Amino acid sequence: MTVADLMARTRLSRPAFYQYFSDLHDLIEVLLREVESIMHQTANPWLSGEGEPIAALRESQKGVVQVCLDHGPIFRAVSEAAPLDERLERAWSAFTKRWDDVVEARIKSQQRDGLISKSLNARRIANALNHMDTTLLIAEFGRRPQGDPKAVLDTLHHIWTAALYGGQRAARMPRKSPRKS
Amino acid sequence: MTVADLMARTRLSRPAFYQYFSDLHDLIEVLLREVESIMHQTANPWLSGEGEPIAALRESQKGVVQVCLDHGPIFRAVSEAAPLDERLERAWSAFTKRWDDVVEARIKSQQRDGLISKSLNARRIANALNHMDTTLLIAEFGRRPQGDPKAVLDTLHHIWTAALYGGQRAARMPRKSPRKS
DNA sequence: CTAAGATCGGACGCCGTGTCAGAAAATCGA
DNA sequence: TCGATTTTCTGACACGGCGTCCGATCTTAG
Repeated sequence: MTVADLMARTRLSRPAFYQYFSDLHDLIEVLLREVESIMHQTANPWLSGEGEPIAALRESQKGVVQVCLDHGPIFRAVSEAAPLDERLERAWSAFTKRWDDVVEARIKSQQRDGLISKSLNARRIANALNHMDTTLLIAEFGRRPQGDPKAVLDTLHHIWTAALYGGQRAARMPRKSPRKS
Repeated sequence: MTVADLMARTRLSRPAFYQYFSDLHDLIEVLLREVESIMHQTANPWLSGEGEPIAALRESQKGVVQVCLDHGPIFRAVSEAAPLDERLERAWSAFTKRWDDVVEARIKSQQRDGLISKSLNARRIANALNHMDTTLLIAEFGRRPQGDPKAVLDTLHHIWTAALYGGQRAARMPRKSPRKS
């Protein structure tokens, strides 16, 4: 992807691009900011800590999968371009760090409530699970044709519940089971 | 990283580089091939299916972590450069696919033996766990200073055992327990 | 209709790439 | 030892994308 390629699809010239963005990475950074807020919003059920934890987790994960269905290519662009640009690199790692933060906080909270084993290192587990989510979701939904959202959700949900809550509950067949609190 | 940068560190000129490699991506592809064989070798204990599964899994994961300690920067280079080059992209996805294949095979085998729940989708779980390993290991060991191998191993081991074997066994404190069958 | 401000596009210099033809170095036969 | 042949290296080149000018065009208001 070059600036020329991009602007050829518009009725504007290449230099016009630099009127609005300092370069391609700047554009991507703007797009990232736009989707981040949506992301945190849809993940709210589990992050807020209300209701039955596993059901809430599934709701949140469902939301995350949906956002990636809608904006997967943007995340792919960000993650692929990040290594090439210092500024974008920082923006991307700040994004994932904020995600680690909220997940870590939720885990620690549920550890205090006795819902999650205190022997877990909340930070590292959160980080590892988020790494998994990020790359799997980008791989599945980052380019067309996109993967099967239901199957991806089931897979991620199984691993998260197994890792956090012990795994007995969620290891069931790919059968629809959206519990309520 | 440019070809000029690279060759400046040698006593040869820039064009000499093209005598041995068609371009930078070609070089990276060669490096990838060199580490892949080591990787499969060190992961042999669990993949071969001999001995007690969880202990064998930990041995294999320990090996994988060690290889990444030694060659992490190479994996980082591959994964970051892959999106920029069609050929390298294929090499990298072929690498991860082979990894998915052997893990899937092992899971299915242990499902037949009743060690792992048959309700799991072996392929997708293997794929998700491998995605987690890849990015976490690259993030931790892909650049200096590198992360703490013991902590990373514990984290990955917990999630793998929880996801595959139900999580009751491995959710213990970060205490050393590499036992045999 | 005209002047002021905002926006656009052609053209330029820069840098990294990959590829020549020819120089230098290594190898070898006598 | 010495020239001939093969291998290895180098300086110089064309290409393409980037980011930035200045002059041209369009918009808006009086």
